[in-house]
Amino acid sequence: MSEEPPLDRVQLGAYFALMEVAGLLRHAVEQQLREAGGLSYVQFQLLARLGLDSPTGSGRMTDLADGVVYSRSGLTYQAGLLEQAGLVVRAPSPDDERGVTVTITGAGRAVLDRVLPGHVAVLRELFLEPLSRPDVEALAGLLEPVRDHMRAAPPRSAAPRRRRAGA
Amino acid sequence: MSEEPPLDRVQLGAYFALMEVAGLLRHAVEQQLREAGGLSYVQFQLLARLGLDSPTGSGRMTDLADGVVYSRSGLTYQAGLLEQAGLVVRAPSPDDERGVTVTITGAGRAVLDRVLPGHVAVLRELFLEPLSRPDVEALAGLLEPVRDHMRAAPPRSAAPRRRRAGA
DNA sequence: TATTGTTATACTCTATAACTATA
DNA sequence: TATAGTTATAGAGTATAACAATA
Repeated sequence: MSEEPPLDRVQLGAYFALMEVAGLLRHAVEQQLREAGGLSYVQFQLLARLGLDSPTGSGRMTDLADGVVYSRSGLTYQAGLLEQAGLVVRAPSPDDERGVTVTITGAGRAVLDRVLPGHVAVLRELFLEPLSRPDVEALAGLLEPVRDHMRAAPPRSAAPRRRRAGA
Repeated sequence: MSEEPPLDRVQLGAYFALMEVAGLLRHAVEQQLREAGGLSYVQFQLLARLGLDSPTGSGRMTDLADGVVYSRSGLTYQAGLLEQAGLVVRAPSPDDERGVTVTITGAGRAVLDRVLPGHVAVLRELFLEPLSRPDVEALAGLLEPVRDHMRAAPPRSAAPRRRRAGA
């Protein structure tokens, strides 16, 4: 933990390119989402998880948090906005009364459908356009293991092992 | 511009993995920078550009903005914070009196040096660890063209062509 | 006692528009 | 007239800690 040799040009290149690509992409996507549906990126992700990934359209708060938000209160805040807008409903979880189950509404699905085509268009124009099919496959193949590694990694300040939503 | 077929699993996988990896990495890195040197990520990037990339330790505001910040006022804000902390000095550009040249100070270099080893350590642990050498090369080779494409892309709302810092 | 989620609060960052000064 | 940068201001998002309720 004492010496730390600097990174070489290629490593730095990968790092900076990653961060800048993701930053620019997120910026563009946020703008599209806001214009098309008044959604923040986090709100979109929550709606997408409920409406696209979940067969029931529901999910528990804690499970929704993964990778979307870094604090419990942040999730409560965003879910609250979605609920105010009528895009989502919250109810106590049937099995565990402590939990809250979030469910996408019809209006939520409508907004999701309205926003999705433009979202995809931005991704194609900005992100996918310069990549060949094998490029995209390679990229996914490289980044997915990194994501899994990061998810598994303990939050490097020797804090309690539970990461999920909140320290 | 009317129909927009959905993305397939691989394309979505690349997109979501990219965003989540960059998000988690940025979160971890911001925490380290704040603890080690009281720097925001943007501040770190500005210092790094001045102290590491520029041979003179100086740069013009507009040139510093690229990819770091999305509005001119945001740059002024962050540069102001750096100046308040004594890590940077601002002065009118000699050649163009409208411009402002930002220069890193000794204190700025000291903070940069202090922060860098921990920064690199986070990158190794979280990002580079699961990647082989050829993986890193491939990743850089894939993402750099995307970054260049994005930089060149006009901000898709048919706004005036100048992008740089600010609309 | 541990976990789930909310609330209150404070703070950081970002963005828009109006403005100044130089080219 | 166009560009470089600043300022004011307002708003969105985030995190921390204290809290309530259930397991």
